Amino acid sequence: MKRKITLKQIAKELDVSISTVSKSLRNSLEIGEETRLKVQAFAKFYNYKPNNIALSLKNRKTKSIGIIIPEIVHYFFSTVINGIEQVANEYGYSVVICVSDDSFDKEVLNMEMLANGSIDGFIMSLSKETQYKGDFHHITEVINQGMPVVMFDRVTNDILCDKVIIDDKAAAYEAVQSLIDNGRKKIALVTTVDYVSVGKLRTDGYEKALLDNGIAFSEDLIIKIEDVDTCEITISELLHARAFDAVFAVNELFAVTIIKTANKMGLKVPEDLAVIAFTDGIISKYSTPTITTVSQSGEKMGSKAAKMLIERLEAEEDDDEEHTENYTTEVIETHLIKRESTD
Amino acid sequence: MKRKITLKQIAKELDVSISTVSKSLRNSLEIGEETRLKVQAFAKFYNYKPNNIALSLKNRKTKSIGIIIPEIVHYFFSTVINGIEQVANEYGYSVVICVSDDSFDKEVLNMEMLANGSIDGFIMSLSKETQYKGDFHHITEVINQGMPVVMFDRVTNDILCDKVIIDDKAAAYEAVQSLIDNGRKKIALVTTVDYVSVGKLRTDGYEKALLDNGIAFSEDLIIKIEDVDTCEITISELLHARAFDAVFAVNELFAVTIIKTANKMGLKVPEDLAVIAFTDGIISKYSTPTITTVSQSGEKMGSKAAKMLIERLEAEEDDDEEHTENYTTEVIETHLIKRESTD
DNA sequence: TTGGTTTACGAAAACGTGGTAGTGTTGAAA
DNA sequence: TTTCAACACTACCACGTTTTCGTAAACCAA
Repeated sequence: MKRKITLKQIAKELDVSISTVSKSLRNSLEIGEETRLKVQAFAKFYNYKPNNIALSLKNRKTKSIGIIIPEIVHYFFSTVINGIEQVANEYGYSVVICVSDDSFDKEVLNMEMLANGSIDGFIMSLSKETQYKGDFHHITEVINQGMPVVMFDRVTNDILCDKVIIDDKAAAYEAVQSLIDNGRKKIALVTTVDYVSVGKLRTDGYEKALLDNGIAFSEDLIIKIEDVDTCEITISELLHARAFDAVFAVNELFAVTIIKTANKMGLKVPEDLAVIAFTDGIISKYSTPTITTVSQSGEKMGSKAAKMLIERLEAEEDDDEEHTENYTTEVIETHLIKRESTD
Repeated sequence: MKRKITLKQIAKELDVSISTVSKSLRNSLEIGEETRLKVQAFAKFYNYKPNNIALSLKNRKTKSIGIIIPEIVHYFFSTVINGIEQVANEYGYSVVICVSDDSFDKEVLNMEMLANGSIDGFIMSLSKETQYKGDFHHITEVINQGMPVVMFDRVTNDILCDKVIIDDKAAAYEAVQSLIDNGRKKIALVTTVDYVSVGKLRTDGYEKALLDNGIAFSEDLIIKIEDVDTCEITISELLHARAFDAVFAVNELFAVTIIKTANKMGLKVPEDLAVIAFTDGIISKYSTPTITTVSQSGEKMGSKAAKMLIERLEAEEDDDEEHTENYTTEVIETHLIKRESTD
């Protein structure tokens, strides 16, 4: 077992100075051809590669970006990571991933762990608990330290930084409008608890679509679900009452649960009940019937976020501390993917 | 914007030496109480945290582990990451993730990128291409450099290292046996191309179960799929011929595709066709009918792999280069999760 | 020979930390 | 008064790089 070779070892072996080795390897003209080639040959033979850590320390940049997300076993988030990873790789960055598990404390801890030099910048989506508490001091802190942060999807207005989002409100509006266009009148909304920013926005879009079409908006048709596993009862009750003929669900898990419940009761989708879900994931594609969804383009969000972050990082390099705080919020386009759950 | 404060800056500010500051913060008895408290107060006020990079360089360990996987938008792999992440976090490690995209070159590149000091050890699952080529020099290399590697799921016998796998053959055997127990006679196997190690093993288990039960084994009933999108035709042809009354699919994507094809042809699952899939993912849980699967316990694999790696890392610390190469292969238990696609 | 320019390399600092060894002062015991 | 220990702190080294600056030797022109 041979440990990785260092400049120092090469220098000692060839009986030259460390600087000579370093310069030879970087093809500096300062070094005579003979020495240069000798060093290069030796380095190649021993497969010399500069130590990343030492480089990071010297250059004050790690060439890696930190990702903080609420969950990883989650189609949307994993597509986002995929998008980030691809761009990062392209630019020679690695990604280090931390999962907050939707816990505020973990989010804070993870950020602190990474903020002490491990990474050059963050890409993150807020945990539920963080959104609920409204406490963003940990994010402010890293930003104040001069570390760029890009937020995506679950963002907050309380923090000034680059953001990548979809127009949740407009997308919800479009989805609900399409249900109305198909003659649906009683459209239910199945959503999460309020403090999740995107849930709120989607509710707004839903409401606006109804009102714009002269349909009464009723709180009774809004079903707020905290735990997927226990929601079946609520849903089946409402279905029994035939309270609605269409559903807009803020995620595909809710949607598929609704469809299954409806099927059990002998209701047909889409004839008796049309369903549209947010988040175009794998469930929608393979459920029976397949589910009409609003594509959320996680990959595009990820790659966009990564590009914004890296751009800022490389810009910093030139301007060197010049602070042009022109934060932008990128809105990724969504579109409706029509499948079998609507007519 | 205040950059992170360093020992040096504190020292300068308080007009003491760097070592005094360092020792004060580590509560060394060498330093008088007055100075110690003054330094600590100052450090706390400026929220001093030691720089990870400097520590890594000094201690020659980064407290982070590298994960190389073929895909990330993939239920099984993301559950594995989840398992790894949890354990890693518990022990104060971060995880940096690279996706090989099932490409040999990317796998090599990613490993090289991380191997130069960025991480303390690897947890990886081989890319298809790597398994196809049978070229593992990049892995041998990092192991030779003294960097521990733990492989999971898609492993190879050509590399000596710790491994975490499931008993693919036994699991496949159990699944097929359960189909036979339910009176199925013509059981098809839908699998991937041969060079993927797990695909091969599952085929072996399938074959053995048939033979043990005195059922003829026929190549005609083995369907090798390279691309999911184009497999529907093959499947429907075989279904038309009523060539089989049960299917064992090596992943849930194949399974759900088969079910959908069967449904289109008016065949009922499980009455006309029983289906079991490997990999208990999200599709199986939400498809209609829900699919009986072999649970692969990705999370357990991940946490086990992480534990093995970290244990080895911490052991190295003590023995310091003492090489007790007692590699182990951990076999994670699987079990059959019965759902609607079988009777 | 002198002065000046190349050529070819080395020494040292810096990045931030932590540990070992040392240094100077004080007070008390011998 | 000398000696020794305790105290409180500083110097220095190492981790692996890159880079700036310095300098010796060689060469050339005057």
